[in-house]
Amino acid sequence: MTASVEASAPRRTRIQKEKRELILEAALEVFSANGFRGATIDQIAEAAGMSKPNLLYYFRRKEDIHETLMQRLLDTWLAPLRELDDVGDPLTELRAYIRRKLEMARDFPRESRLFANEILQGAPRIMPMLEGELKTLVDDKAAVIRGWMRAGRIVETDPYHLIFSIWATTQHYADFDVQVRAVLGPERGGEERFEDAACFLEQLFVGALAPRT
Amino acid sequence: MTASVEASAPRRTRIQKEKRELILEAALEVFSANGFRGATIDQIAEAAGMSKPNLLYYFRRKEDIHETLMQRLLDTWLAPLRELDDVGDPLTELRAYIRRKLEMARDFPRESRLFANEILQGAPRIMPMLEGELKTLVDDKAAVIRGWMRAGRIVETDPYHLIFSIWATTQHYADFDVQVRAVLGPERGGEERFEDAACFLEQLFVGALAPRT
DNA sequence: CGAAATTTTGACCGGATGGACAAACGTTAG
DNA sequence: CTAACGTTTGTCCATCCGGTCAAAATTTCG
Repeated sequence: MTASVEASAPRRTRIQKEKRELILEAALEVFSANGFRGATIDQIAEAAGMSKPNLLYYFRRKEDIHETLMQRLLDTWLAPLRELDDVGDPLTELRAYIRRKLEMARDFPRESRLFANEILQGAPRIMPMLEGELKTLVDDKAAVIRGWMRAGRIVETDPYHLIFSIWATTQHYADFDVQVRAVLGPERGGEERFEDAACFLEQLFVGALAPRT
Repeated sequence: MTASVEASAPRRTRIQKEKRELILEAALEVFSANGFRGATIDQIAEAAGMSKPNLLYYFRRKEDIHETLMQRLLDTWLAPLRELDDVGDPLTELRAYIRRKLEMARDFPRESRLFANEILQGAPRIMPMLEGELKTLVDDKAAVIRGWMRAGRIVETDPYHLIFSIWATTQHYADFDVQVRAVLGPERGGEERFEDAACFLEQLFVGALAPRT
């Protein structure tokens, strides 16, 4: 009997694992480019090289695909912030965080856009996570940053808005990629734009946060 | 005879002007919250308090509404950058620009989200404008900023990425509003978040750009 | 007022889309 | 080999949605 492939105990065959990965990869492409409502199951199925009913055998509803994609995304998405280390040198830590986030914007732009789409629509599917896991993590790291400030190791400012500004500036290069490339033009808009961005952002944040002597 | 209400020579009656405004206002609400494909004509019609066929009497196609909205948006959207003045004091000018952009994020979040949605989807409808009008404007203002840098009035850095970072950080408070509020929580996530943001961003950019003595 | 023009509405259409289903096909292991 | 299980497909359905149309209601203006 063909029981649900998405049962609580995921006892999956080899084919199921492979095909589900294939579908998720295709869905990432389609969802990130068109948003949830803008994407159709047919599009995803075609991108995954299978028929619609076949796809629906692995994920019973369109929303299930999106949900699975989101869950996976969030883990990797917050990893860089998790790595922000209390004991390291503040400026080195923040520089590394910015670099990692920028690398993610460069290497996983689809994931960034998927996330941006979700938030733009009011985060209907991940609100609990934002108010729970995310808030907890940010509270935690904001406390770390505040500790650095209190110790005079970086300039005093609002740690929450500092984190927001790092998110905004780095993700901008994924989410607003077409605009960035259009403005930079063909000469400066190649892959080197990420190098330039890294250089600029380091200057911006280090310049503002390094303690004035 | 009911000729097109959107003819090249817009000879519009009182009712047409009123109703078109009503529709555009409703469409801004719906498009910005759901994206172009996610929005339905029925939703817009209901938000505008009229029937779907009635709405379609004023705008023949869904895309016409979106296009009109976009055209209007772009003018006001770029106004703050246009005001960046060559002859003023660099830090004062940049501070004013940041403040204006942040006020727009606060006062016109729907417009910001409409724009973000469009760019996220690859800017299919406004690409020419990005490569034309926008690029020209940014090139122009980047030259102004570079002039300030050459003159040693602000720290030398990449003017394009500086502009990007101002866009990113300010628009973040409109586009990622739900996330910002979720992370800040009920206490600090009220309307004062824009004050806090303004304060932080001023510190960030002035801190990084003010010439080191 | 009354005719002409404008505005509004209900009914309708065709295509897209999410999803159901059973039958056909393939795989695996006893 | 073959029965049980897993996979794939064609077909079908209901709904949604963008858009049309003609007739009814309303406004405008001579």
